[in-house]
Amino acid sequence: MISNKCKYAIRALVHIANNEQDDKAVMTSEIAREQQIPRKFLEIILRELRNNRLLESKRGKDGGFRLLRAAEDISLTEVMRIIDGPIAMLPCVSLNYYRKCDECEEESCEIKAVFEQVRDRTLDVLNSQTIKSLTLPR
Amino acid sequence: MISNKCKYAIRALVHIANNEQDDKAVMTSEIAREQQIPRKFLEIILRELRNNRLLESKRGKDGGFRLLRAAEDISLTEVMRIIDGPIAMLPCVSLNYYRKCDECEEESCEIKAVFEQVRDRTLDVLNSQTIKSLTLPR
DNA sequence: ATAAATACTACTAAATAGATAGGATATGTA
DNA sequence: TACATATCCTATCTATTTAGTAGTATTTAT
Repeated sequence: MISNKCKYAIRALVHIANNEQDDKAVMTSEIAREQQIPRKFLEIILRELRNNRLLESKRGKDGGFRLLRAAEDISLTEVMRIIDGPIAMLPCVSLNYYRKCDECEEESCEIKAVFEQVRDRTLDVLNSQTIKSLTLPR
Repeated sequence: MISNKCKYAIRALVHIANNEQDDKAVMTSEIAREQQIPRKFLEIILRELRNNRLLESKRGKDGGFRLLRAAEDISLTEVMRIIDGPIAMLPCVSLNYYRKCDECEEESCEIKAVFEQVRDRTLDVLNSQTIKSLTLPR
C-alpha cells in the first residue's frame, strides 16, 4: 500500500497541473478544499515536494505553488520515491534504496529473483505514467 | 515493502518443502536455527499459516509442521495475503481487501487505473510462483 | 501598516512491526 | 505412569511509522 500522504502528493501535483495558468501560483488552501486534504498536512507535503525540486513556492499574498518542471517530465515513480521511499518489495532489490537483508545471503536467496521481477513489472507501469498523463484532457 | 514476518513465512514454507520426507514433521526450532528466524516469532507465524490451512501441526515429542497441500499448489500470493494483507497499492483496487477511499470518488479517480495496472502486473508474477518453484532442485 | 500567504518547529495519538515471556496442553517413549 | 519435548495460547513490550495538529515566524503585494 502507498501511504495517504503519497496519494495526497500525487493528487496535489495533478491539481496544480490542472489549474496552473499564466504566472498564477496555486494556493495550499485551494488544493486542500478541492481535493479534500487536511490543510496543515498538505503544507508539509507541498514543502517536501518543493525541497525535492518538483515544485517552486512563492510566499506572501498571491503566493502558492507551481510546477518546477513540465508535468510530462514528472513521473509517478519520482513522486512515490520522494514521499514513501522504496518501490521494491524487498530492501535488497531496491534500485534507489538498496539495503542488504539481515538474515539471508544474497547469492543463495531463493526469493530475490521473484521480487526483482515484481519490481521491474511495477516500474514498467509507474515509469510510463507522469503527472501530465493524469491531468484532465483539454 | 513486505514485512519481515512475511519474508520469514515464505522462507519457512520453502524450508519445510525442502526438508519434508516420509511422515516426518519439521520442527520450529530447526527452521528457526537454519533460517535465522527468532524462534518465538516463528511460532506465531507457523500457527498463523496453520490457522489458514497452509500447514498442519503435530504436538508433543516428534511434533512439528507439514504442508497441508502440495508445494506447487501454494502460491506466493496466498502466503502474502495471509501474512501482510492486500497486495494492491490502493485499498480501492484491492481484489481481496477492497475498501473505498475516503476522499475520492471512484468514477472520477485519476489514479485508480494506474494502480489497477500495477496490481495486475504484480499478480502476473506472484501468481505464477509457488512454494515449489522456490525449493532446491533435486 | 496590514492582510494573507508560505516556512518552520514542536508535539500528539493511534496503529503497526517485531518481537519476548511464561505457562497450558498434547504426545511419544522408557 | 512419569518425563522430556514439542506445539498452543495469552499477554506484554518497545520502537517506528503514520497521520495528523498547533502555534509562531517570515515574506510579500497592496
